[in-house]
Amino acid sequence: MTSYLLYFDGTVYYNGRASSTLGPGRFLLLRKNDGSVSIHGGSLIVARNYIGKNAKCQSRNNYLSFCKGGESLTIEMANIIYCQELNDWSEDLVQVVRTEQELVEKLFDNWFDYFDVDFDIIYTEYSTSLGSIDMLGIDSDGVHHVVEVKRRKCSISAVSQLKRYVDELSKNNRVQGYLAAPAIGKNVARYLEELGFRWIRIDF
Amino acid sequence: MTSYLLYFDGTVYYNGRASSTLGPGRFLLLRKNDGSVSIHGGSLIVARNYIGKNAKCQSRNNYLSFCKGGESLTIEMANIIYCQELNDWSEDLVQVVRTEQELVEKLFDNWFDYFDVDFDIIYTEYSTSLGSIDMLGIDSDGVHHVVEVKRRKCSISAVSQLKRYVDELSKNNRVQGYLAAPAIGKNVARYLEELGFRWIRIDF
DNA sequence: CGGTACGTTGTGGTC
DNA sequence: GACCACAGCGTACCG
Repeated sequence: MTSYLLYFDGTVYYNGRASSTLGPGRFLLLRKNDGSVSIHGGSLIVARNYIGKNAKCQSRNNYLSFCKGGESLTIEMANIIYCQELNDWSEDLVQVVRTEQELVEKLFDNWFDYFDVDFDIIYTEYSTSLGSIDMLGIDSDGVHHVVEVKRRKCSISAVSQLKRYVDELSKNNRVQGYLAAPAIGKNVARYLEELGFRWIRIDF
Repeated sequence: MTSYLLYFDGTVYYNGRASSTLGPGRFLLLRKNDGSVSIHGGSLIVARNYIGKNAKCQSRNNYLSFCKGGESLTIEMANIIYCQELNDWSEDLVQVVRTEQELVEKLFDNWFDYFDVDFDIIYTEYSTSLGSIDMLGIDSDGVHHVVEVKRRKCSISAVSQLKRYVDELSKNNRVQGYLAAPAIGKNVARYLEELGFRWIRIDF
């Protein structure tokens, strides 16, 4: 698919999951190899408007329109400042280090540094109907140690996520919950303690 | 601040909250009015790399570098395909309709259509230390009706969010929880029922 | 500032 | 295809 960018004056309308208008103003449209379209304004990192890959393009009079399923993105074009084809645009993905997954692996490989119990067995990404548990260790007494890992300071919703898993496993087991993260705020720490869970400091 | 776009061959390094490399390949850099920088690849809507507003720029040899606080984004430039200034780029924000807030208002204005109880008082965005409750109605018996609203099909984490509020208010009150959303999946519905909560179908 | 939640979340993985 | 969770989430808003 042909990729291009378009710098234009116009108004942008989106209809689909929600409905929105943007402008009139001067914006940048990106049409990518995968058929996705995004409209960027002069501030913010995220696109003002967008439509996912394989969007079909239609043009009529001064309207440029992209459609996909029940979604449509229409630009009422007042003036094209600048248009440029983008050839050989790479689709490489970013290689990131310091992800949550790394913290899980660190915890899995060095669990004896972080826990005061001996595990008979340890699972990672243990799947349940309520979501997958980052790490689950079972000790010789059968106590289930449920660990939710976060790559940055943990939030209150992380505690609720942990509680969801703990409550579920508590139906059939004795359970201890842990939140493993590099940092924790006071409010979250208080809530965590109130629920009988423990915070594990873990870092990259 | 001067805004521009740069289509280039090169490698991108990020360091800060995480660490990443991208490429070598051909990418598009956007430098916006607000001093933010984003690197786009030939697919996907979101930027491959980015750095927030007011990033400082430095250039040396064939390296272009943007810094902000403890974050840095560095491009090892092999070849500039082309470069273009972007003047008068609008910073208008999108005006969206069909937001969660609208659903909350709809529920607030027409609560008698959705609930079988009479409320003495109704709050929206009722603030607690564990987060703000979308809607809270108190009936003549003092029962607190806690409503979490979602603009699309509700997820299991929405149930946990609701449970967090319900548990908190249950310390001092009789409480009934509701999840108001346009749709709900089977698994989530089962979990919701198990917790004694109710689903309210609400739509735009 | 930190804390919390929304988002047309996007995107990937798993079942 | 539905479901679930992460993300350098970004961004807004309220304290």
